Amino acid sequence: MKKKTLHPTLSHVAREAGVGTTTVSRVINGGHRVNPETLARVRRVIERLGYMPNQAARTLKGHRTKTIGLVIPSIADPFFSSCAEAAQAIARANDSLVMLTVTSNDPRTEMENLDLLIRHRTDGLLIVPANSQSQILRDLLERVAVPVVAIDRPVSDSSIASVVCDNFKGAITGTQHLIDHGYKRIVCLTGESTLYTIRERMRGYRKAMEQAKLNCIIDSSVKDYKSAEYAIKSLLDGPSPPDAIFATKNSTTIHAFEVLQRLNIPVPQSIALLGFDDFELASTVRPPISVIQQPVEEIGRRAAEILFDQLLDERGAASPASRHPVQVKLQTRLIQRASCGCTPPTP
Amino acid sequence: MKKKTLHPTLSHVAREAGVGTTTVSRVINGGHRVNPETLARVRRVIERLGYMPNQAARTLKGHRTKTIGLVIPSIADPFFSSCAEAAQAIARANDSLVMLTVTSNDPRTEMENLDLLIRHRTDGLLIVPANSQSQILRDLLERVAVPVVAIDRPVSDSSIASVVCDNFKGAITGTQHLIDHGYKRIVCLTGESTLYTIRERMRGYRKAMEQAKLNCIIDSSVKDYKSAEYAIKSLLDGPSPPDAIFATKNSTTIHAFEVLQRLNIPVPQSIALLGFDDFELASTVRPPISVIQQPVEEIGRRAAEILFDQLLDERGAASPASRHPVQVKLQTRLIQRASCGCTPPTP
DNA sequence: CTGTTAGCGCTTTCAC
DNA sequence: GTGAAAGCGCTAACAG
Repeated sequence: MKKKTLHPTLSHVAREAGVGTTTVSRVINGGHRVNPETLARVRRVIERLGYMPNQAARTLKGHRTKTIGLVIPSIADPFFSSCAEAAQAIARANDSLVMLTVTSNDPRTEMENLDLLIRHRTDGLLIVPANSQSQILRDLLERVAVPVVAIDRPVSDSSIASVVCDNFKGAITGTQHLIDHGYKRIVCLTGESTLYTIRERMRGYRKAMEQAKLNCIIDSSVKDYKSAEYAIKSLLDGPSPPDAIFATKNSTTIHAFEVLQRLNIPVPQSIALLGFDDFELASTVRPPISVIQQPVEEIGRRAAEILFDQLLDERGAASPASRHPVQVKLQTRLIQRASCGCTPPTP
Repeated sequence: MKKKTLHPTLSHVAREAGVGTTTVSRVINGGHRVNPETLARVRRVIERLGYMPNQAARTLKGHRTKTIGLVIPSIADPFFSSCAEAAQAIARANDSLVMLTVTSNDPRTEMENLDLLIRHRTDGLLIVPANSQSQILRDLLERVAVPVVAIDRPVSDSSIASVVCDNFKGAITGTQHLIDHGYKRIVCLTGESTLYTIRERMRGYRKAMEQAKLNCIIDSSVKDYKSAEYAIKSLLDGPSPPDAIFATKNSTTIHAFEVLQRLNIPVPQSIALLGFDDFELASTVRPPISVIQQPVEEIGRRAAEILFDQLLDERGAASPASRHPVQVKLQTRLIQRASCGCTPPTP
């Protein structure tokens, strides 16, 4: 019942087993070059005492902490939670723990988190930068003594490794698809236009529209249901109402859909809808919503893999400088459902 | 461009500043009892060198690691990711980092994770036990030298603090609501019936049905869309098809809904649906789905708060044993939407 | 107010 | 095959 207040230490074990600390150390590190009998005896004592090596002490001897830091905007967001899940899986496969921190996309919080993580001497850092352009962030990241991999958004003008989606091309594909359907007045609905991903998607939208010689209509006021409702109503009541919506992110797509549904505006008959980023019930709602899908899980996985690669050959490699900066760009996929006007086979 | 390979240490700072290590230590710990001039000078050196205290060394001196361990079944699951988000917020408010691990509800993985966390000497543990009854888990947790709080599922027959929902009462409320609507043949759809939460919900369902003198119909074969389809079709084609479905968890509710929709079975006209646990688009799909809602965010928050409370008065309190074990049970709420037969006002 | 000193628990030469 | 001893970076007496 009573909890042990103190953890037994390596020297406790050594004393109990009647051996030196060196031997115990060898035992807990694989038991090589130890007499089989001694080994068995020591192991028994370890078991009996419930001894567990103190990671802090190991770390202090100049070794790895066996932890990596993960800095993301939010965990509640399914996109980032999937990244996190993948990253932690890779970490565990590498016998490491993930230190989780969230920034809410606030640069100040982000710096605080990084500071804390660095104090804890994480072996590496996985980060979704709140602001791709931030000078201070870039400086900190380049000066840090550990490998860093940026996720979802690159760190501009730096050699920091990154794994991002081709948001630009994805947005072109989506917008083009709407254009191919014959829509002429395609509005781009968006919010938080300071984020790298959103800006890239808007850029893609513009590119596709210009190429088709259509007018860009951009409304970047959508933050929640209320603002989406206001935006869509205004657009619809305007002089030349849009015939299609390209939503630049998950939540915007959902809000737009809810508004249209509430207003009893038939989709895609009166207005079509296509969103960037897939979501759980996109194929379940009526009509099913067409989207540009990102390889969410792959983003987190690849990023973590790259990080551990760097960690691995930092240890052995004679050429730590020879590694080119890794800049992975993952492709998106157009998922044709019904909201854009397509009539996909019932899956 | 070149990364500093080594972190400067406290004694580097001391030498540079021409003071002793004690002084530097005092400075980084608040700067009390230090001559203002000395303090300023030391701070300047710290700044210049980019010095950051090594947490491992502090830990070794017997101090807190300023980390807590979080052990959850999955991060991709919105329920747990919300808990995690709340927990990490509380941790950050207490200047601590969260070590994230996921178990996939596998007891073996769970033990491995705990082992790793204990090696890292986290100050406390937040855990969603894969198996509430596990003897070994209980033993480990009671023997561990740090506070533990169980989330979502208690650890049976132990004094371990926990924050869970009143799943039993919630299920009674939900089932009773269906009964009040006049449904007679209410089927309970479920899967993974080994989990504490699911079992409690099934118990609640049974209780309500028995009280109303109705026959229990339980199908616990639902794991995915396929199995849901098979289960529902079988039920519907049976001798006395159900007129209502009580789904014991999020994903089961969704799968059931998808099946009914695919089969063009009108809800709630032909069959009503009510699920346990709310989800993002529950009010957006048609018909909107009635659910028993859990205070998800509160669960994570309360658990973390309790953990840090214990941490706090472990430090000061003369009566560490006087603390009663905390067993919080949070109440659920019935959210009446349309799928159960209600006609809620358009929100 | 400030410096000296002794470890915290572990790994790692270097002898035996 | 095994042990003694020297630290890793930091804090906390204990003297000045």
